Amino acid sequence: MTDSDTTVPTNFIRQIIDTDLANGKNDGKVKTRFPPEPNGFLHIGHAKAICVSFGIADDYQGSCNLRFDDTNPAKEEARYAESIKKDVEWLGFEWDELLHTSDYFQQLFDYAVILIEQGNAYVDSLTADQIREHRGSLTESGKNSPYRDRSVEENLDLFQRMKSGEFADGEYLLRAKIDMSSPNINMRDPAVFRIRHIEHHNTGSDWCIYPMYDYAHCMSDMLEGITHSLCSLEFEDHRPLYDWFLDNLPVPCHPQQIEFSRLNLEHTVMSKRKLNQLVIDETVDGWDDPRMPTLSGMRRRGYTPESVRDFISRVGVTKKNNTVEMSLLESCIREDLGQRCARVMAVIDPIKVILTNYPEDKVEMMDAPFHPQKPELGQRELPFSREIYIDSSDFKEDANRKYFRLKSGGSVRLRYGYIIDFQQVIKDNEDNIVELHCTYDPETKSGQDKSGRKVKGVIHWLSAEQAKPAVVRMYDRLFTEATPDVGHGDIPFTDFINFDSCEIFDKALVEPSLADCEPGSLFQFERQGYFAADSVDHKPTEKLVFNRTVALRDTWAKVQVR
RNA sequence: GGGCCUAUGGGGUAACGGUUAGCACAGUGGACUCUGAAUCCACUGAUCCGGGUUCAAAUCCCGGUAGGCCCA
Repeated sequence: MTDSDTTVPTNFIRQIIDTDLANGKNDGKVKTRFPPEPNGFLHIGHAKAICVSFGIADDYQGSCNLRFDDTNPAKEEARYAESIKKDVEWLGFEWDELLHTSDYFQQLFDYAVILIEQGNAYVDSLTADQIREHRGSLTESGKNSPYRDRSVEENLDLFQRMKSGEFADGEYLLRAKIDMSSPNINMRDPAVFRIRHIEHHNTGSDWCIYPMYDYAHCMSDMLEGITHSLCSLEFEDHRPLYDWFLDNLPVPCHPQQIEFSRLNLEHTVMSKRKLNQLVIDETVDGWDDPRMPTLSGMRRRGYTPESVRDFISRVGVTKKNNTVEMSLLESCIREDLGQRCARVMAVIDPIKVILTNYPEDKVEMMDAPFHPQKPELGQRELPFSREIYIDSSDFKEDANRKYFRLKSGGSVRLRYGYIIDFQQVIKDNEDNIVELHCTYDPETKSGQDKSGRKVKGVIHWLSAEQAKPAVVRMYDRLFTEATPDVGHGDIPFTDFINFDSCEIFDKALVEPSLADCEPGSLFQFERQGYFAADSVDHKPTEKLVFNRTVALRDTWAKVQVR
């Protein structure tokens, strides 16, 4: 038995940590953090960040903090923070400490004073526009601010007065004194503290100056004793600045920032802004719409935390830009649900079938296990009677030899029931099928078939009398293009919205055993797919509403396409 | 026009100078099947290009090319 059989796949970050551990760095400790801004809902891309930071902490017997990056006061902060906590817990992770960047405002101020005393920071009086002009461009170096050489005393005095509220927003700015000619624009005297007369949800009106991200982030990591600060690729350019603050200040530790690539998924978008647009435009029905790649949406759709973690693990961690196929995600959820879900019968788009030789008032109970490979999941009895429903897709009048469901002149087995033989199709004046007449073969009862008959097709069905009405929502990809927001020039991603991504069947029927299932319960509807009782609209015994999580693999559909 | 990063089958990844370049997904063919599912078996398919270093390069070096990120 080798390691690779049992453990999570390795990746370059784990290898760095292994090396650090081997060298005795950080006293052999591993501490990470997940620092979301509480201004939106978490999506599957965040799940990668969470699984990487929390997962590594778990695997190395370390810990991971949840830190809300609240340097930009946001509205509805509390609502977002709650949903973030819920999602992290849902994924199955526990944070060590729950923190806020705003917890450190005083320390960040004090360290900034040190920066000034060292001559490493100055108060600038340039306007925002002037600062932009002085910054230069990607190819031209910037120009020093005329205020760059103020004395330490003057800087200290101005900074104190910034803090005490003497100045208006934008009038002054504390900047690090680094290098206006650096090829890395982040190093051209970046802002450290700016004036903003604004109420903060956590610190109220205590502060009218707020630290900038680059400064606050590395310092927060340091203050928490983070050893490995894992973030996404676009922060590579910020790492020299991250290191500069920590190298220049008298700090007890220096966390190592390591960047890895974000997750992109085909047929969806992953930016908060774009997802928000779908919500605002009412393309979807809120952040937890089952089509959304948000964790709340996926949860409602029927995804399990295990399947999401498995998916993230299979996707891997590298520095390469990537777009993962939807089929990998679907494979993960099928695998998990295939193991755990009860199999039940549901007819999505019913056609009535009369079994003309079956007694009118008779009802038989057919034994049906909930899982063919797992007897421990138990079984239930399915009522069988003269009038049943089958799915419209399971009958075809003129079908070729390869179609082995019910067809004119053909036979088919009713799952856990009898073999039935087609007699005639009844239509209305407009040629619509009203019902089918068939006969059943009493010798072919499931489990006690003495007929020796072999039929290729097996279809699902429900006894008309006992079937329960239900609403079934069939979901599909949100975008027709694999990468709606990449590689289409000026065409907006919204041009690729799949307007058929939700098909509602409100005349569906389900077997009686589902009548009182709880919201969130997961099932396999035999031959169709995995379905979740909706967490919002489903009301046991009153209104049954199911969301399709994912269809079963369907090789027949592939054959048909050819 | 500057800096930083990346490049392995269709896509996602493994490999730490020596493997017939591994894995799961997808694809193809078959076995089995009272779910056209699951399961099982088999197959197709990859080191961006060009130079070097070395007995030996996916791996190290140089140069291209392509893609990504960066003037809140």
